[in-house]
Amino acid sequence: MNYNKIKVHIADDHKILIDGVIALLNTEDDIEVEGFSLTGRQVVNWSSKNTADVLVLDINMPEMDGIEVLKTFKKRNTNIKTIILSSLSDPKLVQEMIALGANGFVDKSRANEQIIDAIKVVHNGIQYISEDIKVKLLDLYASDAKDEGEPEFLHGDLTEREIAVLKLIAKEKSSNEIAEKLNVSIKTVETYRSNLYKKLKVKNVVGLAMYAVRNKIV
Amino acid sequence: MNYNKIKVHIADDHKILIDGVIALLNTEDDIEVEGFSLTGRQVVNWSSKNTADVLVLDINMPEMDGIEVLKTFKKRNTNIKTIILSSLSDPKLVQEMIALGANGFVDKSRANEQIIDAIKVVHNGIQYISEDIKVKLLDLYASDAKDEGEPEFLHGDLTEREIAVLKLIAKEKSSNEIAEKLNVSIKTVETYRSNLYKKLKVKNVVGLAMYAVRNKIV
DNA sequence: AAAAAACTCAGGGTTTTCCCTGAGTCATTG
DNA sequence: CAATGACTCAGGGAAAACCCTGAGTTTTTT
Repeated sequence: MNYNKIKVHIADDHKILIDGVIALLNTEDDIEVEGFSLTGRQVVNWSSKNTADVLVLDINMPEMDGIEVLKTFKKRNTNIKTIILSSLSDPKLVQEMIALGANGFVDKSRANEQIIDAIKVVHNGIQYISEDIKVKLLDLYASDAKDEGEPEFLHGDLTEREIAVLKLIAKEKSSNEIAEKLNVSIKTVETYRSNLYKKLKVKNVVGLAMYAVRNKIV
Repeated sequence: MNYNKIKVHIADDHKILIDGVIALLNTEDDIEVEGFSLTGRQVVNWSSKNTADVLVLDINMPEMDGIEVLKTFKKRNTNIKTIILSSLSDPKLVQEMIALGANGFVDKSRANEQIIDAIKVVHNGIQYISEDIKVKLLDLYASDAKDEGEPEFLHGDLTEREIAVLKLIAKEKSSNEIAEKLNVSIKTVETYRSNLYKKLKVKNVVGLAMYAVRNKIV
């Protein structure tokens, strides 16, 4: 009997975790691990020459994170299904990743039970979202309902310059130092600061710093 | 031939990663995986009834983190060797964990190559520190050498009040708001701020915020 | 070509942070 | 009982952050 196995590619910066996933997937007859990547850049390189049915993707990776990978895929209009495998973090990130075309979300601590299901489900064109993450999403929608109407902000809506400033802020630089480093006036830097406050809805630098760490902008 | 295998216990909140480690260790004849834990609390409970030669311990775990586990072990004077398996973070944390009796450090992304070596080495009573982490530690010592003589600061040296202030700072509160909440004068709060700057050797609030997240003070 | 978004800068004001010095109370510890 | 450390507060000044309004240039999108 010759039927098609689901070809899966895995991306995570921890090889040992990939090994775990591979071991798990190998127990499944109709799934075949095509290969793996250890950085976001590797995934992108891989995908320009190869393909698979499903990509299991970590978000926190050095060099280039999962978000960037998704963005590239979207640009290229790749038709590979993507499952995000992560420690659940900011639900807004999940929202954003859905917008970027992610097809599934599995919490790392539940990977054992859910990843195989998730792969099969998204391969059939259906969205798979881990319960734990769904709950968080619902919380988010609930709180959004309160300040209804306001256009929702997503991570990716930060401009290049804003991100540059944010990174330097997270390095404990003052507006003055940032202005020097970016070769712009201090007033310009202050403009970016205000923009960041509004966009991220935080009250002061601390909010920016927290956002930066939590979203691995640093 | 009957010789003793090294008994290893593994603790990490991601079962899938544990699976990877187990698969790896099973390839090694003189190592035996005794069992695993998914939370810090589980480790502590386990250790009150059982034992092993080496404990492979993650630092970021829900409920109770690796640091807490080490503290408990130190109190109980347990003689199990401990290897910290982590994504490398604050080198000061490494320092602290050494002080708490950790015997080894392996970077998660290098676990495949290093974990078996590390287990054997620490089992022989020798400290094992992953190169990547060593480099970071050296950087730290180098920068310490500059302001030589100054007694080194460790996490735990923050006073109750300082931690209270730090927590509120991390919640984007101003000195004024903090003063109200703690029922002290704003000048008192400012004193704590300065103390925190000196103790944590950071330049501004951002440094405090970063310290707070990274050390799970928030 | 028109519109939108990003990038740039300025004036000018309020508030907060940051820094330094100094000092009193209270509890713990040698 | 003296010393140390934690907790409390103050004055006063320089620097930085924060807020708002307005506006010109370039790049991207429609």
